[in-house]
Amino acid sequence: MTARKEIERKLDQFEFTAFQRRVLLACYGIKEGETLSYKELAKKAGSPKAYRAVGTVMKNNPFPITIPCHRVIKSDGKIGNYSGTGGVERKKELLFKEGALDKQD
DNA sequence: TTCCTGACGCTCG
DNA sequence: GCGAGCGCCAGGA
Repeated sequence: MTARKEIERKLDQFEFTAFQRRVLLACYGIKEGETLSYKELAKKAGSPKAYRAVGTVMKNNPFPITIPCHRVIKSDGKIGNYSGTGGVERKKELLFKEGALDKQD
């Protein structure tokens, strides 16, 4: 039983659409210390042009840490937003700890 | 069923 | 190089 299976099972407990699950699973696939843009994530989810909808999905992310939504940043390199605990500051902190961010601020 | 909104991206001035 | 505006898809009211 892979960890991914566990996530899929948990997501199955929520009334998520296929698109939402694809986005969350794609996000879950982001390695530690690695970042992905919303556009890239949308592409991985199978809808390259749905980057706008990706943000909506991330906001409804039920597992902010298990599913590393903080590793998703804007294509211009900026942090973007974060609805999880601590907001963008927490997001930057997590990225910094994982080595995905060179420096704070 | 339709309209509005959103953790964004790209193009134009 | 920077800022503003328009466009993209999906979900919620």
